[in-house]
Amino acid sequence: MPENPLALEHQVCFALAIASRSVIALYRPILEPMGLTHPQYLVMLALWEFEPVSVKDLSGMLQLEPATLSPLLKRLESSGLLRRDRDARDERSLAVALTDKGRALRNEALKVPPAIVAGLGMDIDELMQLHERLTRVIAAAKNHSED
Amino acid sequence: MPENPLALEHQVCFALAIASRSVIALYRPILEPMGLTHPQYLVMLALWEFEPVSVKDLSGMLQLEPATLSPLLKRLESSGLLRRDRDARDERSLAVALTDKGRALRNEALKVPPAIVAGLGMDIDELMQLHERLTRVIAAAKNHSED
DNA sequence: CACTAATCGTTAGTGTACTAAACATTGCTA
DNA sequence: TAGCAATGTTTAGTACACTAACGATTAGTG
Repeated sequence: MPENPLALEHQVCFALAIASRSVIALYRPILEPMGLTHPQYLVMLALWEFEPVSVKDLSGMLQLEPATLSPLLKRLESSGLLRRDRDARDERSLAVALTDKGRALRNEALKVPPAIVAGLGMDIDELMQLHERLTRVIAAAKNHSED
Repeated sequence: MPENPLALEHQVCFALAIASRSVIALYRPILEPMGLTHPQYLVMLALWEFEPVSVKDLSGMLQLEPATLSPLLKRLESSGLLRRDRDARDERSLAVALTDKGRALRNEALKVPPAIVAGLGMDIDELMQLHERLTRVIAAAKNHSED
């Protein structure tokens, strides 16, 4: 163990924060021509896979507060990528669905993951191992945050 | 490889973003009684180790834009934890230094890392391996963002 | 020595991200 | 069936985080 437990270089939270920001920074120039920010891209990934979904379900999938999603979805709506309609059977709930333009954008998005992997220049193997370890931390953080 | 390259669950950037937010969320209730947010905590770590430092040096250490640090440092100053004085030899530069109150807070902070490790309930070994992999992604993202 | 270029920090503007509180709708129950 | 708790969404307020543009200081050059 290091002599200084508060050494910046040894903090996992510091490495996590910088890794997250650094990788998202790689996405920026690729997503920008598509008119998307990174959180908006994640929302679109969820919609391409599971559309239509409620705000509550999106909140669960993306681990984002509804209060964060609400303005984000409005921006995507005003970009013409999705529609926000009230669920007829439960007017409390909002059904978020893609427009044709939103569906069409998926073809552009197919180029994104290869571009990122090439930009990182890392082995797929190593990325998968990182993904596995991240999944484990996420689970650990979730389990113990309910005490 | 997965059949759907845009599957949300397989995106490393998604796991990174959630892991970062989840772990930071663990810090929140621990840092809140100390009057710190997580980014402010990282700044304090840097100061406890390297004080006094300029905004530019902090920006390099924490990989944050000066424009992000500027208001953050002002908040820490108004909390009475640090001082912001112009460097006498180069009036462009700002010397960020701790106050006695800021130095004293380090004793409180010593309790933070053990509390987090206990909260996560993970092996130190696994955390160190994660740290190593994160360091490698950070390096990869940095190297290839200069093209 | 004057003038230009580079450096450093701040401000302005957009977009997350959180907590807390407000609002509306639904469904249960007395 | 009238009222009330539960559910789902939005708003308000604070704090990052980024890009671009600005102002002040310093350094370099003809």
